[in-house]
Amino acid sequence: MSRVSQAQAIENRRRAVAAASQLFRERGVNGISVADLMKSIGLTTGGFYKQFASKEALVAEAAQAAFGDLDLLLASFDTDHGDHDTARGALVDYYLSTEHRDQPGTGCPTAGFAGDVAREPTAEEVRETYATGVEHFAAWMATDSDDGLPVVATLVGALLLARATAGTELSDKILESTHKAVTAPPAS
Amino acid sequence: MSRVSQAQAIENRRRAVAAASQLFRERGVNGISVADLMKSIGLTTGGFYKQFASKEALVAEAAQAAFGDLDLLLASFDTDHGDHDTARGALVDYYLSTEHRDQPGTGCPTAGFAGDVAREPTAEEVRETYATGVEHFAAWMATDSDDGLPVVATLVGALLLARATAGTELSDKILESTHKAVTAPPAS
DNA sequence: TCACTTAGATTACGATAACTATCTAATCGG
DNA sequence: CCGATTAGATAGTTATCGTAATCTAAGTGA
Repeated sequence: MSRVSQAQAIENRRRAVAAASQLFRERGVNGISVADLMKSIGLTTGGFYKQFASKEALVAEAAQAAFGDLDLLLASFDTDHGDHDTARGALVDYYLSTEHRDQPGTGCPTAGFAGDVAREPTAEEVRETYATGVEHFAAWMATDSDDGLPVVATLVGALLLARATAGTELSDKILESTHKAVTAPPAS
Repeated sequence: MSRVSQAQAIENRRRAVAAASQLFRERGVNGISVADLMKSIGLTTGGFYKQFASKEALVAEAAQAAFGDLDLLLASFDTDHGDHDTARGALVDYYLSTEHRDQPGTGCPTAGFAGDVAREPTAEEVRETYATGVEHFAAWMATDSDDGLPVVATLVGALLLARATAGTELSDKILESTHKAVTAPPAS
């Protein structure tokens, strides 16, 4: 095949970004090649460079898409639960679940992209997307003026440690003990 | 040059592991090639495969070395400070410092190797080394039967988030607010 | 309808990766 | 002190990467 309709081309582009958003979180940016990425949506590399300037440009778009999904998820928790406190508790339940640990592709991008963004050769645009995403997440999690970031750090840290130790009995312990600590009654 | 003394060969091997331990934490396992790694200690790839079966074998040794260094660091904090509580406070100060954030190569391997170990294609040996290292770290940090893992999760999460957002004002905020939260008087 | 445009396929290129084969020179054992 | 061993150098193999050039067939606008 060669040419498709404009609408189809736009749809293909969207699918490429969606697939990248998921695969980058699962395997890391260097864990999936442009060729394999395109193959996963039934296309080849030829079409890729008609839609994106480079792989780096796709990383930027995929990160934005992933953090956009996170914003939607947080909003849906507010919608599905009456008050914000209940929503926050439900999010912690999900965040520190074995399901979330085992599905990095559809999980939190703060954890999924951490491994790549923490390294040096990352585009400034991606770092800014990431930082903004962390701020949004922390603001949503906050119960007072400045406990949002520590709580997010705890959630992200526990999830990454649980993933790094997946397959050992320690992994479940990390999720459970951190869940207990985070949902414990606040100090003072 | 070609052959060196047995003692020199052993020393060269040690230097390769030490360099790997540092460079893997700085740039990730895939961020440094065998050739560049050996070049950093003044050797070439030829010598590498006389000492190690594969790059993967070096990763296992480098991870063990890095976690061994962590054990030594924790022990030295106990030695340098009178009681364990004071040592723990000093470690938190160091862990959440900008120096630690900016020097991943000599910093905590739990954070440095997290990005690589959390991915799928990691040798089982490395995962076990990592899990054991997390357990040691958590045991050292614990003040009661099961607050060790949550505290370690918070420290590691904050450090990784601070590194991922390095260069933004958010990065310092993450370290500061998490430090305040961790050193706050315990609940109940 | 027809010339023009273009999304995607195919193929190729240059760089870099892990790893291996061969060579060399110096250490080591006797 | 001499022959066997071997750490490391050099160069090559194979595979895979991101990216570019070319090709092709179908959509588009007049």
